[in-house]
Amino acid sequence: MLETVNIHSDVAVYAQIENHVQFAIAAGDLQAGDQLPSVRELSERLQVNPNTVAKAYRDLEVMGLVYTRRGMGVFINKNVNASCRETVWKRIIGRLHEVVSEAKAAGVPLKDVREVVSASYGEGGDPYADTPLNLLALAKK
Amino acid sequence: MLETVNIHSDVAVYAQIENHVQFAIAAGDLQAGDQLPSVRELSERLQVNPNTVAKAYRDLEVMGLVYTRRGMGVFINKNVNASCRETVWKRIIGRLHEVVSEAKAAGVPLKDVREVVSASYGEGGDPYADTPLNLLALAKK
Amino acid sequence: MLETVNIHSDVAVYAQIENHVQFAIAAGDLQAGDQLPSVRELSERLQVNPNTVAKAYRDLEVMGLVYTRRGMGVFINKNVNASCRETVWKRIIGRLHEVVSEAKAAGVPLKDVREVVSASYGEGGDPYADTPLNLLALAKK
Amino acid sequence: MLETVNIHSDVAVYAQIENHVQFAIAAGDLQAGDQLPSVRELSERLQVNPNTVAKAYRDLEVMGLVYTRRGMGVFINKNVNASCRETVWKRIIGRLHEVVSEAKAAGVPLKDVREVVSASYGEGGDPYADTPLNLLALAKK
DNA sequence: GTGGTCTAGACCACC
DNA sequence: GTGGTCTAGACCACG
Repeated sequence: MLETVNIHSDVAVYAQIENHVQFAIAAGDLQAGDQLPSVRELSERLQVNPNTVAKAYRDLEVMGLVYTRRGMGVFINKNVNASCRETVWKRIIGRLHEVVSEAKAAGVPLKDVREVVSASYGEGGDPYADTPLNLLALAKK
Repeated sequence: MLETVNIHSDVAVYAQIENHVQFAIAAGDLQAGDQLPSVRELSERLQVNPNTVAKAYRDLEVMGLVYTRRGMGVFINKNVNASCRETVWKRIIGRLHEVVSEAKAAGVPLKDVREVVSASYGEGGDPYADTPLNLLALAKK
Repeated sequence: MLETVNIHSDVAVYAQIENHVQFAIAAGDLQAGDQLPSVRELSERLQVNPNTVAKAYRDLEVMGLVYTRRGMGVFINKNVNASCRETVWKRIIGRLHEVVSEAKAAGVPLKDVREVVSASYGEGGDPYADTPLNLLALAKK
Repeated sequence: MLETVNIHSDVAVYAQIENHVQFAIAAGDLQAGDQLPSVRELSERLQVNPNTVAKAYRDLEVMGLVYTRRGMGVFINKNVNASCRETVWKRIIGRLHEVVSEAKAAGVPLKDVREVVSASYGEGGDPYADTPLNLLALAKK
């Protein structure tokens, strides 16, 4: 249940926020009509500048995942669960294909690849373990 | 036989060059004593700034993979094949772990992951198909 | 017979209400002495904050289109039909000029512009079809 | 040949920049491979903050109209002329339809509408007269 | 209270 | 030189 953002990651903070929201929508943890935490609140919790959160929210709106009600807040759009899941999956599958192809080209034995897959996927515990913040917890609070 | 660099990629041009050299060394396609194309030549072929190629070569030298003979050119070091392969493998394994963990977090069934792995690894064809430039071809020319 | 406000629109909710009242007055659908729905009632019907409706009514009063009788409600003023129509027309003409100029700048052929005008003006049907709420219906109820 | 942005307009500065680029692409004045003025240069000319220009450029990249080459600048994408023109036209036609429908509903005579159209479209002079800045001039400089 | 916009200025990576 | 990111803080419109 991390509520922090990884400042030292190579992925931008605003991108981490966007990714987390996308994941949560794809997983069905954020549903149509749910309100995201306010820019100010989230920025305080994550210890980042409000503008950074606002940028993430704005991007999500451009992507069509959320909408803004002036003076009210930011909300999850309707009918985004399926499309969002598709988008997320496609991106992941694409990267998976890429890295596996590279592994083959580099001569990594298929056996080793399978082993890593099993080990990485088999790890128990929090499904959000690899994402740096748990926006869901904030939204549902 | 790509001889181009992907300028639309999100990975820096110099990094693409470095990666490709590392890859070729790990695969044994570039061996001790082999000469890399000159900065000028490669920069012209790839349509990139000479400084970019120079930076890549400099980085590779810092990594200990190549050495420079003033006035002669840049050459592959001895005994770098094994260490280079280890580096490349580690990086690939790391990314593999990352993407598989993400796949799990996003709810992609393990079955689908395995399927993609099989499909991607099983594909025949040019081992360089997924890398944007074929430095090997230039070096061996 | 829309009785809703478009919360996804880029025009403010209070402005949508004001516009609709102006429109209805200009069209003669709301006449001198007619009573507007109460703030509470309208806010409930439209599912918006009462402050929003109150602001719209206040603005309309400032414009001189309506007057408030304390404890009684809000009523349409006398002799506002003509001036209101002028206001509405001017606004429409202004926007029309704007969009046509843009069309020209963008290279839309005059022929196409005229065609759209004919098609749009020629369309029959509910004159309120393009306005998001039918305040008239509420007022006359 | 305005090279200024309208600070007091109701449309955001960054949006004015975006619109102008879209218009220029749609009109064929900015073509594939053309470089936009640098963020810093344009911000100086327009007397706005570099971040404002950067925001516009970033949005244009998200829209797929331009791409960024690190350290090099921002360039027009391929195959955007047609799609951009379609987008721009659709937006204009949509607004035209909207305003004409409103005009009809408000009782503006068709004759008057046609007259305004002729007057607005017939105006001679710079096709960019209604857009607040001439980015083209900067880009082609 | 909410988000939107803009400014000023910093630091970074890349070319 | 280029753009990308983030911070700090201001002002505004909206509800």
